[in-house]
Amino acid sequence: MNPINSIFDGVLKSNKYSITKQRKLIFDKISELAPVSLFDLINSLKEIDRSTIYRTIDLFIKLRLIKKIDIGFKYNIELSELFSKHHHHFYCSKCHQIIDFDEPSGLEELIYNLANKYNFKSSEHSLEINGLCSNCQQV
Amino acid sequence: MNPINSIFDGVLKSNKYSITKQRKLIFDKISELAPVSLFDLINSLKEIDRSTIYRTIDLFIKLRLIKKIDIGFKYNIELSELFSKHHHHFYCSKCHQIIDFDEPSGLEELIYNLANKYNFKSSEHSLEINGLCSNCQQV
DNA sequence: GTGTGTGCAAATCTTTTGCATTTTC
DNA sequence: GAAAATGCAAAAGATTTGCACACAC
Repeated sequence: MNPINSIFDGVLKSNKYSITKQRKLIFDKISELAPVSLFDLINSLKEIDRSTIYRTIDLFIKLRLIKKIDIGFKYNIELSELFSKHHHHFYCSKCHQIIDFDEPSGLEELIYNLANKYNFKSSEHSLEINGLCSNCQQV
Repeated sequence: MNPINSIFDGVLKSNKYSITKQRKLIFDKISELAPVSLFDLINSLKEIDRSTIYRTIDLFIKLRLIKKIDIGFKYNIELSELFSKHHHHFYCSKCHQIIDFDEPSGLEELIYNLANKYNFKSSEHSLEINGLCSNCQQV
């Protein structure tokens, strides 16, 4: 068995979840297509019910087998840089508070160098940091 | 008139859009609550129809009066770091291609220093860069 | 065999659209 | 008064839930 599948089996088993045909198919399809949207995943697995896919994705995320990557379609809204300085956010995963912070020094340069390296023309960037705010750390 | 409202009026006027009661109310509410979700915005402006709010948000974004900030609820899916090295993404806004790149050197340190400064405990971060990939630049 | 997982159908929530009416300039 | 913007109602799309049956262990 290849190492990816053996990690997959191991994580499910050690957390007492069954290894089912559907879970394997979904995981394999994600491996194949990643990064993939839920829409594409559902459409490429017509033989599996949507609700099973949703439930399975939730499970895989809980088990940290997969992760979501933001592509900017679900969001909160704030005023643009016409009104306020460019900045980034901490997102507290406990109290859901969003804390602004200034563009850190060095980030622009870092992105500039990176984009150059990959021959990419950068127009915007976002840096989001998740974790615990100072209040929520003390419990 | 305060400077924020005068920028607001100016941007609408110079782009030949009317200044309506609804647009003002929506903009003021965003200023007040930002960062705010569409759900909260709709619920705090019951007197305005949902569809007007959706259309207005699209307009404000087009005019760059407001912006969306990703908070990680709409997404693509990829395998977690159990299977692959931590990395980030370029997102090409033209061909929608996603290009992976390695964790850039210096970013971890930058985040570490930042989090310290704000007394925040960071567990994850994401850096997404939007722009044009090398193919799409040549048109 | 037992309990977990899946499929199905329906419900709920989110976003979009067409069109008649109202408002802005 | 003409064009743009809004409200309403309905459609379309995305996600969740309850329950009966099927499958993994």
